Formats: sequence, C-alpha cells, structure tokens
Amino acid sequence: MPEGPTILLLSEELKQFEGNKITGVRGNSKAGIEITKDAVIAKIQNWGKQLLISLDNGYFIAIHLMLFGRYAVNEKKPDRNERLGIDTPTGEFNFYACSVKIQKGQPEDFYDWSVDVLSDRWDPREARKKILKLGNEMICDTLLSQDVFSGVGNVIKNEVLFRQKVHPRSKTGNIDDEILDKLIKDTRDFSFQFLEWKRVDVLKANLKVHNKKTCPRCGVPILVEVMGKTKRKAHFCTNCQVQYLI
DNA sequence: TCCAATGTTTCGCC
DNA sequence: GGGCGAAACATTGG
Repeated sequence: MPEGPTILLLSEELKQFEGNKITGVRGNSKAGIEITKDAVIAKIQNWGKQLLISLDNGYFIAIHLMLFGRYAVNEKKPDRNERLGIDTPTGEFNFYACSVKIQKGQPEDFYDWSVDVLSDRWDPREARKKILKLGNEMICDTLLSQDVFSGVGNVIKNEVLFRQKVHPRSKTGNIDDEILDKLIKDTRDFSFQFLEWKRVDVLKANLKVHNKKTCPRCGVPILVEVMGKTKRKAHFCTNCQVQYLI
C-alpha cells in the first residue's frame, strides 16, 4: 500500500503515543521485539517509506510496510497474523505483513532526511548531485532510488513523469538541465499533492496515467511497459512524454 | 479463479 | 566482486 505520503499519515496518527510506556509487545517478528517492553516511546518519525519509533532505551523500531503491509491503530485486524503489536496505557497499534527491524542508536545515524522528498530538510541540490553520480541511467530507475528520492514509489514515479512530460525511458544524462530541475522539484510538489489526496481518500480518482486507459491530455492510449533495472511498470503517454535519448 | 500490485532483500550464478 | 535474475516474503481487490 505505501509510498512516502502514506507513511507520513501513519506517522501523524501514531504521534498520540509519544511519551507512552510500552506495556505489552506481541507478534511473530523475529527481530527481537521483546527489548521494547517497558520502554517509553520517545519519538515517532517517518523517513521515506520507513516508520521509525524511537525508544528511551537506546533502540528504535524501523517498520517498512513493503507491498502488502497493513496496520491498525486502537483496533486489531481480525484473522491476521500479527507481526508486531504494541500496547500502551492509552491504546494499542498493530502491524501485519511488514518488515520490522530493531536498531541500536538513533535514526539520525541511519537515515539522511535531505533525500526524503517530504522532509523539510529535503535538498534538491543533493538529488541533482546524486543523479549525476549515478551515471547515465533511465529516469524511471532513478526516481525509484531511495538513496536519491526517498519515499517515491511507482505511482509517484509515473505521475511525475507524466506531469513533466518526460518519457520514462529517458536517460538522465540526456535530459536538459532545466527539465531535470523541474522534475526534481516536482517529485516533492507532487508527493505533497499525493498526501493531500490520500488524506481525504480521493487519490485514485485524481491520478492521470497510473492504471489509466487513455491520456487525459490528448486521448491517446496509455502504454504500460516493464522497463529499467528496477523492472517496474511504467504507465505513460508516447504522445505527450518526450524521450530524451541524445 | 487467477493475477497483479503503491517494495525490498537475499541468494545463486556467471 | 559486481551485476543480474530469480526467489522470497505476504495480501487482496479486480
């Protein structure tokens, strides 16, 4: 389910538990979750697609919902195996079918918020530098690189490329500087648009190319092709999106 | 009924 | 050792 904006919403929802003591821990996670028992939840953060729960005992929990992950706040999803469930005096939250890691140290030691497109520390110049460093790869791969655009997933990738009229197979080294800068900027802008649509549950209705049949600009059929080293599906309009090859 | 889908890591092979 | 592909994990709406 999740790209960065979804995790940001989850993070917002869990802020109510900051300052709470963990009175109970359950779940089939093999990450060593017992160590969280009796600790106090110091801080809830999100970095890209990761949810980070800092504790007052020197550890933090990193949760990634992957493709199928689910969660429930102050309720349980019936007939599901709990991966991690946390009880506090004022309520509980539960995770299913996700990746759970227990890390020693601070999230700041592990994650760089200047590459998180939803962070107020996001730095587009950093993104540009990293793109150049990566060499001449397809933009569809670059946009999915969590080291460059943390939080961007396949939906944001497809929509931003359509908005900026860039063909997913374009090579980064061949895209005009000006276009590339606009593309970088729009990953953040559109991620916030995604967030607001998601917040009021109108995301799907507002997508322009992802899982759409025809181009809303010109009416030409939208193509779907697996491409790049990431082997993900690109949804795009061959008429509106310019392919930068040379 | 079957399949794809907003994802990432790990393993084995060359 | 790097790069690549397959496998693994796990869920459910269409």
